[in-house]
Amino acid sequence: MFWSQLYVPTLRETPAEAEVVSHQLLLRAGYIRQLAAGIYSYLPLAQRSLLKIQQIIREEMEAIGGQEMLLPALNPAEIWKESGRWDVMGDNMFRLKDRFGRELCLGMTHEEVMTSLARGEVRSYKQLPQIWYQIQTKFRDEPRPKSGLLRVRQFLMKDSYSFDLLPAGLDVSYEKHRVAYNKIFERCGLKFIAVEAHSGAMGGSQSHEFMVESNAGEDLVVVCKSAGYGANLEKAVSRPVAPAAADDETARDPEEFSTPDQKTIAELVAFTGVAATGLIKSIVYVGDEKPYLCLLRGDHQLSETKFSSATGAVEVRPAHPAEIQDWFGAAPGSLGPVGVKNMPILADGALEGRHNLIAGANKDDFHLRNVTPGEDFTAVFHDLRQVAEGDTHIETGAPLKIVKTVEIGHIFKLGYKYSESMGLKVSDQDGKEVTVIMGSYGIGVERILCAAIELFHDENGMSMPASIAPFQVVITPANYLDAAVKAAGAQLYKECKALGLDVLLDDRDERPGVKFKDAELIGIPYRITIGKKLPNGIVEVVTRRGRISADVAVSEAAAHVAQLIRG
RNA sequence: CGGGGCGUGGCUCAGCCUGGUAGAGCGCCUGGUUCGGGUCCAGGAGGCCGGAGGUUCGAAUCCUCUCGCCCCGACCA
Repeated sequence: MFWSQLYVPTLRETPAEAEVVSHQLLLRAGYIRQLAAGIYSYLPLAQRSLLKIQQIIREEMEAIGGQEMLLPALNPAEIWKESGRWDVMGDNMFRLKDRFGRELCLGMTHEEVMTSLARGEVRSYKQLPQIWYQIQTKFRDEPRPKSGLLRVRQFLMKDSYSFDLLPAGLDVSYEKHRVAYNKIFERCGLKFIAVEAHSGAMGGSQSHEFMVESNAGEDLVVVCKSAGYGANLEKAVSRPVAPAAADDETARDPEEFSTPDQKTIAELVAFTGVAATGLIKSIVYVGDEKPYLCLLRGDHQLSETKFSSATGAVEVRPAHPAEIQDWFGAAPGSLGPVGVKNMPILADGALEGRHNLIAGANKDDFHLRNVTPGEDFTAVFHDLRQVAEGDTHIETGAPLKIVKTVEIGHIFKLGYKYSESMGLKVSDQDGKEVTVIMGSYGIGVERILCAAIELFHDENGMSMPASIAPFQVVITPANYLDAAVKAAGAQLYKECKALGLDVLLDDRDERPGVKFKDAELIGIPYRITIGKKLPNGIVEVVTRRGRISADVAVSEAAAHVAQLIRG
């Protein structure tokens, strides 16, 4: 490809609307343009890069026996009603009606269509297992699209679905995907981690997310290198930091004391002089319309996900102040477990075995000291708290780190959720009907591009991994009007092509500075500069990442680059 | 949906408070110049100031409504 014939509208200045680096650079480097909030056009550079990503995905999916299909993006309401997700998806689903008033939607994921397809086709256990996948546009009406291509309303997803007769088969399909995903992201040149994840509204038992560490990310992940542990914050478990002071373990009875206007933990700490670890935080949560009193150590936060798991409740919300007044006869800020009989009391494990703590008295402006779990109230202990900075690994005690990440892939063991609700069954060996067990596995294609940019950029622009860069190498003749330089450029271009390199020749009549800046902005990993050393038969091969330059004989330059790429 | 910010040539922005001939830099076009890190010189094109209504002799500027975009939060397979 010749640069003069390629549409690459680079910008000298960063567009004002872009905040995160990948968004700024995608716009500046002429990869994308915005059409509306969360809706983008992909220009030639982005498209080339995305096609390379998709090709890597295809190869690795084929390697585990995945079969590519293409399902409709336009879905009838019926199948979504069957699975129950027509209602569950709420406003996140784009909905429309056809001319006869029939309800349709744009697919935001394809469990329903895949299951519907499979139940019409698969009859026998002999046809299992199957892994079906597609790379297709998904539509989600995000409440707040943001960060360029990171959170959008229309995007490409590789989604695959496995169908197995038995749970052990699902384990195999799941493991195949886990391995394939590792290969895909490695081949895309990313630094990533696989972490345990919460299955959320997808249902199912086991789930891993593939995450790239980045400040532009929205997910918090807990990692411990030495223990080899990684989990989404929603799911992560830890050993809490020790209480600031040892408990007084003598047997004492709760004793009320006045705490005028002291409502928050911080205020109580200042007022009593007792560290937050010596306080009990009481939070009232409603799960499926039933109230629960949740107790945490003063310095801990409740995890809604864990509350949901502990209670089995699907719909979860904090209690309204009026409800709390009604149930406790006191306002939030003075609540506590002592004497509570009208709702279950759940306590976080960090309170187990503690003595003589401070808790609310269920009387405005009063608290109790000397409250001891198990003696002054009974609670069921669960892991309810969110992992906090400073916590350590639950087994090894090694330090945990909380990092911000971008989710690029997610694999789920779905179990029977969709096959059950939609009736996907096969005959087993004995001629008996058996419900098929499913898995579902997703990759955000554009997010790989974004993550690569977030990971690899500098003040001059992107520094794309060679495997997914729009071009592998750019030839930059410093002065294209110089006949010898121009001829060398043409020759090198031919040689690169012959070696199978994806090469771009910058044939524009621009100043060298402009060409260097542009090449670095769009992130081409290798550059061959033809300039003043040409009379000596020398050109420069420059590695974008680190701007490492090597003088190479013209005749060897193409091979040298091929070596760098393959090496 | 709550809070905040912003809409003025392709891009970045000034002008608005205090109403009176729409500006700059970059980019683009033409000619010349230069050629290893966004050359320099000269000339030129391009904007109903997001939209509608109102106040006024007169509105980019003041008022009302509306649309769009961005950020924080809520939400989130």
